[in-house]
Amino acid sequence: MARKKIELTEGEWAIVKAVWQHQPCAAPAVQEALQAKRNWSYSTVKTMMDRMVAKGLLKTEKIRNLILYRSAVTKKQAQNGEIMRAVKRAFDGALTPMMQFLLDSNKLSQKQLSELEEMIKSKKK
Amino acid sequence: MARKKIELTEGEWAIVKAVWQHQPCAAPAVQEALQAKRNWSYSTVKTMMDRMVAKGLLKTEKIRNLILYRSAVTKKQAQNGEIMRAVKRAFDGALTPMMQFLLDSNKLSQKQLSELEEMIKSKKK
DNA sequence: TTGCAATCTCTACAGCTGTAGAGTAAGCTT
DNA sequence: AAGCTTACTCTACAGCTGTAGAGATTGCAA
Repeated sequence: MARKKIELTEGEWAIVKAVWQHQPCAAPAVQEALQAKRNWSYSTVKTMMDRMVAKGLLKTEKIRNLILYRSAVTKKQAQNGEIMRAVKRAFDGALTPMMQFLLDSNKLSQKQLSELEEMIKSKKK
Repeated sequence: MARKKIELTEGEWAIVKAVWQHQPCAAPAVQEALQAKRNWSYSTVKTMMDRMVAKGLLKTEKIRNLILYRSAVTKKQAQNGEIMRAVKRAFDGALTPMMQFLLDSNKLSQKQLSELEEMIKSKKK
């Protein structure tokens, strides 16, 4: 089930997030849901969504004259694709150096470090 | 020294990596260095590099009639930008969930986990 | 049945990215 | 000086992404 790599653009991320939250849903609902963050017009949203269908990122189902969308990719898949792209580009594909970079960047609090340590411990077992 | 966010495209990554390795260097050298991975023609490389100069990603120095390039961003900055973009898009900007995701993805070997644990330990102190 | 409201379809466009050919400039070799 | 080599400049183009207006459809309310 490891499909081909999934890489979303900025706009696609916005759309798919909204779809995950409301699916199955019609385009107007998505547009409305995004109203706050992106101020996209209906046409904009609909166009992007249809392009995403063409790419296999969303799928549709036609109920009478209404089109319902749902995501064709899981959040995990999308997250994985996003991380993998970053790791590949910036760390030649090696995860550990990336983790190390994060640790060294001092973006993690003492508490977060402890949490991580905990996670690793339970993971190792 | 935290400048505005740096986000490189795929092609820009390729270029800047080569520049980091050879700087200061002229465009032909970069093209040659990339010959193996990307099969770009000289024009392609040169065009990209000049666009990168316009964006402030590379800087130039003119020696007689030769143009020498060097990077205007450090590897760290670029890596940071790349990671931050991923985290922002896929994890709403939260680092720990991303780390957790990585841990849960089973992409790390037992050994790597131990390494990480070690790193965290020394970091915490 | 007439019109309004909700949706959808079509078309368009500009900016960015990848890609590159053709032509120009200038120094070096003979 | 003529020609070769090296590097540079200019111009172009197609595909993707963000963006959206204008018009067509269709079901429901009055």
